[in-house]
Amino acid sequence: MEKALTLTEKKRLDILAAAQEEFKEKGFLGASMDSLAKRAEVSKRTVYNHFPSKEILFHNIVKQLCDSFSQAVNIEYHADKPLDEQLHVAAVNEIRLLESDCFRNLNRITISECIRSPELALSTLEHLGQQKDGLHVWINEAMNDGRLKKADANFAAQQFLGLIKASAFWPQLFMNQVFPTAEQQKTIADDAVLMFLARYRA
Amino acid sequence: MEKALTLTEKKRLDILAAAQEEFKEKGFLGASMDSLAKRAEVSKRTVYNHFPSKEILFHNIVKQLCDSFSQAVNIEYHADKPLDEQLHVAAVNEIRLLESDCFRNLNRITISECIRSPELALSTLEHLGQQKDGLHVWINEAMNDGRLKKADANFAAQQFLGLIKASAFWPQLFMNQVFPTAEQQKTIADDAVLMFLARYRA
DNA sequence: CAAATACTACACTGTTTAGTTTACTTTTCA
DNA sequence: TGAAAAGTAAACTAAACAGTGTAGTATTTG
Repeated sequence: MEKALTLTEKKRLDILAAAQEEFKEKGFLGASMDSLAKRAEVSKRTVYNHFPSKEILFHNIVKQLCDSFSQAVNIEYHADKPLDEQLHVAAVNEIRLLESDCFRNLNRITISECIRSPELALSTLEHLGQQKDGLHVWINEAMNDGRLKKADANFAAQQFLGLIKASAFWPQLFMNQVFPTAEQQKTIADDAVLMFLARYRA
Repeated sequence: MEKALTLTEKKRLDILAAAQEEFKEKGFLGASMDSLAKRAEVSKRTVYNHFPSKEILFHNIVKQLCDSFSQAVNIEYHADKPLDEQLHVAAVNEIRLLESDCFRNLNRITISECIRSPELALSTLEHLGQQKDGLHVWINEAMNDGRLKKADANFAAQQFLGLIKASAFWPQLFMNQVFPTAEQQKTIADDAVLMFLARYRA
């Protein structure tokens, strides 16, 4: 019973997949419902039977991509493990997230719209924000545990992620640079940890 | 003889100013030549007499904004001055640049287009790149001078800027957060210097 | 099997838009 | 001052596009 997909369900998925491609390539304004329907090999009318408007379809795509982040980048604080080891795991997880197709697609689709639509920016962040900010909690606990210098945990988390994204996110998104190799990723992670602990280790 | 602007020159400037606003608010696709002409208080035909197409007008705007960065963020290495002092100047200059209207406008206008137009990304970077990367030179000299640990100077510069932009650029661009106050700016600069030197000071 | 549901092609509306044409007025400058 | 250059309003073309209506075909399901 693996392919118990009714035709309607299959069409719906085809439309969502095609729409994701279309929006990714052309942005919201540039995307065309006709082109999108052809891409999905579906009648344009069917698209509108599933999604009443372009905007609603767009929001469904964003929602779908947000939802695909079940694997949170949460990190649990362990008082008995070395800080660098734990931080390194966080860095590697973050890099893996930045590299993942779904995350890159989400950003390619939403980020340019976010500049001109604060509501989209907010709702996306909110939808994502539930699980996103595990790191500042970890930092906070390590500070309270006396193993990191007391400071603003949110700011520190922002710095840590900034170190990583400066090499493994922004240049790829805007200058379509290639993603760092495994070796480069290791350098980025190692160095972020090194720098962070050089500054914050108690 | 201060207002020796011929009418044609004045119209041209009006058009450029209006176009900058229009593109900034609506992006390339969203901008309308009719709306833009009204904004400039100029006949649509006049717009086309000055700029043969929307695309050419757009590129003129980008060029104009790029050219307005005569004040490079260059930093000269001084062997006899403290590193933290010199770096702090660099950080403050960078933050001032990130805060400046022309830089923010440039980014608001170009960045979302860069995602879908590698050529624009490249040409803009190139146009800007001449003066942009003074920092890695400074770092390199300080490393050769034995005052910083030997490492990849470009990577280190990227880290330093990443620390700053994580707080004073990306959140403002995409989540339209307010720009840090003078006090916050000082924290950001101080902390970037602190963290950088904690990691790289020889 | 039959009724309901969904899909399809295609024509259509109404709007927006980049860019042009025209006939006329204003500014420039030799 | 008068011809050339530049500006103007307004109507226009041609294309694209979001979204709808229709009539007929395929699929689902009780």
